[in-house]
Amino acid sequence: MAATLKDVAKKVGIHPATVSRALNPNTAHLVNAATVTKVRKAAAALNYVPNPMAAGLRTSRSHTIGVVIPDLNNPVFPGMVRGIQDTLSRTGYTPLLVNTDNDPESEAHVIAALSARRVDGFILATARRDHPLLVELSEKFPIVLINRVSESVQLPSVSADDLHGIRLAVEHLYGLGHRSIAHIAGPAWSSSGHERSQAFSKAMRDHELVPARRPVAVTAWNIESAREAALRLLADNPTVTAIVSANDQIALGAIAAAKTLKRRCPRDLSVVGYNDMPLMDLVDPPLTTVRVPQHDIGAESARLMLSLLVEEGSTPIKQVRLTPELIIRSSTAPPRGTS
Amino acid sequence: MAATLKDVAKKVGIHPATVSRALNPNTAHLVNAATVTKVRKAAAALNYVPNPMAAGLRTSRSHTIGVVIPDLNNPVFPGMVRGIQDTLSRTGYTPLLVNTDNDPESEAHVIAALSARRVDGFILATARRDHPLLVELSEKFPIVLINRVSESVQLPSVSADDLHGIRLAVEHLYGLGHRSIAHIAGPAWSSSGHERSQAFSKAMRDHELVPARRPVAVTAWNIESAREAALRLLADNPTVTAIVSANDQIALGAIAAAKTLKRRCPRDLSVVGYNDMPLMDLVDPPLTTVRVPQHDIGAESARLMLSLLVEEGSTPIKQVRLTPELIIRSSTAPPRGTS
DNA sequence: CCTGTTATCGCAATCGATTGCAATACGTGG
DNA sequence: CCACGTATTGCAATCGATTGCGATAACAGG
Repeated sequence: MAATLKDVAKKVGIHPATVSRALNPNTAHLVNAATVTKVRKAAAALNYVPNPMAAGLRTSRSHTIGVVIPDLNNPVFPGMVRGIQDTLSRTGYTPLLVNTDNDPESEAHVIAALSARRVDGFILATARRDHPLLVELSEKFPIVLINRVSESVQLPSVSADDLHGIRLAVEHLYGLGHRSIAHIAGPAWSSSGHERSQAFSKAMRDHELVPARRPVAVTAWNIESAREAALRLLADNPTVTAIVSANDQIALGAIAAAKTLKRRCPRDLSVVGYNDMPLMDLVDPPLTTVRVPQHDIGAESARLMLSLLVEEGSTPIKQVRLTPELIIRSSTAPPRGTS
Repeated sequence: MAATLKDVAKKVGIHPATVSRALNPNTAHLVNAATVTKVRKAAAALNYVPNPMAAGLRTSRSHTIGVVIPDLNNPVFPGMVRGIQDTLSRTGYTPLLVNTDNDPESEAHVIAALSARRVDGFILATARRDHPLLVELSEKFPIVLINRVSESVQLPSVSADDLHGIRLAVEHLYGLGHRSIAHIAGPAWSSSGHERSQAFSKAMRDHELVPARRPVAVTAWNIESAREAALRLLADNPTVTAIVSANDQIALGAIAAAKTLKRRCPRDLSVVGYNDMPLMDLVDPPLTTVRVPQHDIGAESARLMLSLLVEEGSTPIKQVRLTPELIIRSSTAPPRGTS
């Protein structure tokens, strides 16, 4: 059905090998300029499209990249995925997208499936702190970590500068007059959650503030778990006037918790989110949050991956940090009793 | 590096062809049961993983499905995509996901790219009414339409029963006492928008109501465009007390418009959305909307595609309609002046 | 004991592109 | 006029799995 190299060769009257070389930018210099144009024309006329399976079989490179994310339904990820898709597709690579639902076992499954598909590399957005898979995987494949850095192995990564982002949140609250600021951290197994928690401690110390007596973390990255955590937090520390959340879902959960305790946000409790995922400007109240450049993170990770694929090992490991930005909306206000 | 059929064959002491047959469930009956088990064991020992490029080259089937959606950032789509992924992956197929940004030219591009990748079929979520590509594409590939049905060609499709869904919305408003109900339609080029608009007219007629004088449609599926449309609508028809929107974004835009006109929702204006995308329970006010089973739509479309792939043409064209459900929240209320 | 099945398995071609190597032609300097 | 370098192209092997066809053996019936 579809035209092959041989068809093009026959039409021009030359050997398929020459056609292959003529059509490949890397080898086109090996072939006479005149024949190159003839080949190009013939290929276009037959609308020849190279068969990636044949090429892949021979070269053992599939021009696909495995993209592993926890869950596409979590609104933070589509932005990053778009960033990846947009820049990968412009170079002939195709992302293969899978979800893990934050389940290590499921992650092992999908990674095995992607290896079976012979992906050329992995972009991983699954941020567990204890991640044994990572080491052995990194020996077999180029890897770029997204939204986190690795503790065990030194690996290329792209993420937001959480230290800076969390500091922005704390400074904002401090500036409003808050002194009793608490943090609701991500799950214990989460690497990004851990990092932001550390960042919070540091920012508080820098302002000579002390965090809430008992640190609180969610058990899963979802609103309901966050609501429970916030309830615990507010019960333990009734004087808390502001909360810095490890992500937007947690902030939403905190606001929900406040509501059930008849504390209104922001009048009685200020809440800051993290990520600025879609629709955060339309929730009630519009969420003050730290915007991380989701699309850029994705795009940059793809670019990093592409460079790994050509530079062939010799590259020094790059860890990119993109700077987030504070978006002030209506979930934060001066604490009660402030003029 | 990786083990091949030949390696397994050598280990068992038989010909690669036999190994191939033994490992393929469709041909395993051609080979002695005892050797099958020996082959299986050897394959496991060498942890042999078949090379999909080699297989694909020979069989010219890639076991990949092109999934074309307008924009992953639109929160309605991730749910459907998950549905597709979840059911495809369980059968060894891999979805290749691309975005069109609702641009026909970009759509042509991505479809060409997917054809180049030799996908086995397409699941299309791009719902233009005038869609010339569709016809020629449907001659070369199995196609499943998602979230729409085709007007020009008869094609397999999976979508919500919009007639029913819109009727639920109208009935709900009617039941609350509304009589002056308007519709804000999707873009003129959109097939799903058109269908819902028709459904609205029908539902109104069935209740012996007349729609707003001048029909209003957005120019794009986004909040800002919807806000403008709603502004126009409310200027033309100040007596309108309720709006049925073609999707949730439009509903959010309508609420925003009401806000700028100092009309509060739901006190002065009731608004109902469509789709029930994530976070619609947390916006201000929580949105009454028609929930379409996003995950199920995706899953069903994948199942349909798989059946097309095996049944090989003989199937009667199936058009699946899933029934939506009204989710009543706080953006709807009885009109002013009702006790 | 012979013939016709049936069950198993091997052979070899094939899918389409890539690439190391060889071959040819053409020029140039000596 | 010759040796040698360069530019261009052809040849053929190769990647790994699949599959039509033929070969062999075992087995049943007559």
